[in-house]
Amino acid sequence: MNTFLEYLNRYIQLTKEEETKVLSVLQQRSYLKGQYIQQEGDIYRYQTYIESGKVRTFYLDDNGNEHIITFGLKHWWVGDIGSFTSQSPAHFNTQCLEKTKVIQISYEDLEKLYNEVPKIERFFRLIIQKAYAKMSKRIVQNYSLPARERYLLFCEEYPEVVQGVPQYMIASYLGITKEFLSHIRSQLSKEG
Amino acid sequence: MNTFLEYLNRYIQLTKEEETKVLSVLQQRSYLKGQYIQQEGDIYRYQTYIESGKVRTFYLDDNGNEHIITFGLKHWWVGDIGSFTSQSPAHFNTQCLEKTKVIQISYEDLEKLYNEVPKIERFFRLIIQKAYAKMSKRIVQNYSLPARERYLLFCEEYPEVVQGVPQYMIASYLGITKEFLSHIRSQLSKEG
DNA sequence: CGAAAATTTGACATGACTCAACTGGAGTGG
DNA sequence: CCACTCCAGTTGAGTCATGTCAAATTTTCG
Repeated sequence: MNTFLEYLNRYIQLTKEEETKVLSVLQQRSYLKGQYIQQEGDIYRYQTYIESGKVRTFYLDDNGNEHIITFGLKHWWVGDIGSFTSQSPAHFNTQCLEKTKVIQISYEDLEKLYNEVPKIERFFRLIIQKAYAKMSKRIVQNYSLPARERYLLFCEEYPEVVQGVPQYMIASYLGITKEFLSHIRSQLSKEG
Repeated sequence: MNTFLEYLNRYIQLTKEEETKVLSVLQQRSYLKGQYIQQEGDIYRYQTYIESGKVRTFYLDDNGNEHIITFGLKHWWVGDIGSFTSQSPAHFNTQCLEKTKVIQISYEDLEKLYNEVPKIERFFRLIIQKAYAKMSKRIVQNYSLPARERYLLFCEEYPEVVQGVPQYMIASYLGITKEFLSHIRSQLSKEG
């Protein structure tokens, strides 16, 4: 929990009193590989922060194909923001890719916290701004680069993911099929 | 300006005093068709709200091709959030597609306002959450649907844009070439 | 009207997908 | 320790979606 406060402190300065209030609403929880933090159709009741581990957020299209929206690593917040904000059923699934420890704040607690500690409002504004900027960048990359380049960029940017998760998931994140990613990789290795 | 306060009121409730503070930092400005609100390389010094008109935010890749990140309509906030937040040079351009009236708040004023009127922090948190959810949805659609379906969805969702802006921009937004969009459209019209 | 910009059209090229067969571990159980 | 299955990854052939290029046509607007 203390590391969580340190993390908060990178964005906002809390008084002791405020820290206590924040701590009082945090819930710690652990998941095993394969377990779901939230599933499609659920209402996302928690904002979820990853203390350790690795998750993916994906969605299933009408043909049953998985599309990975994002991976979640240490220090990231994950979930379906749309569902959480409006407290309506989620379209996305969030699943652990390995043993994962999270910290959660429930919707009700967070609303209360926003009122009692307005700096928390600032904190989440900053976090979402960052996430938004990252997602814009991803859209840009997907539109302006062919699959091969997107894969290379991904390898640079997320080496922990590349070596920690099955390739078909990386393909899904990149928006291509697993077979095509395999072709790309074999071509890359031929080139040395 | 009053319509702006009404708009704010949809998200937060301000006292008269707070309203006055907010009003004191708003700057109104008008642009003609084709003018740039911000350009690549600039530091985005303002959060920009569209009172009326239509804009596009786009970026140029290494080959000089335009990629439209998003269109901006009435009531939208536009710009390069990454640049604004970190006050670093922007990668994106924001250009008016017709006569456009905006309301702007400078970076410095906004920082001050966040402190004086913490509800504004809440307001922007809510706005960005919405924008983030919208962008996630777009990523999902781009990955799971072929160009033709994306175009049909776009027509449903943004009819004002479809009839108000050149087609090559819509193609760019959809991530396809203008020629291919033209093919899609001619095929659609053949089908009735 | 005339010029520039936007759109259409068509031939051809290619990136990416589908499908099916194959390879190669990593269990699991006898 | 082998036989078996299961899952991820590979490979290749054929196909489809989309891109490229160049020319023709239409629209826009001064």
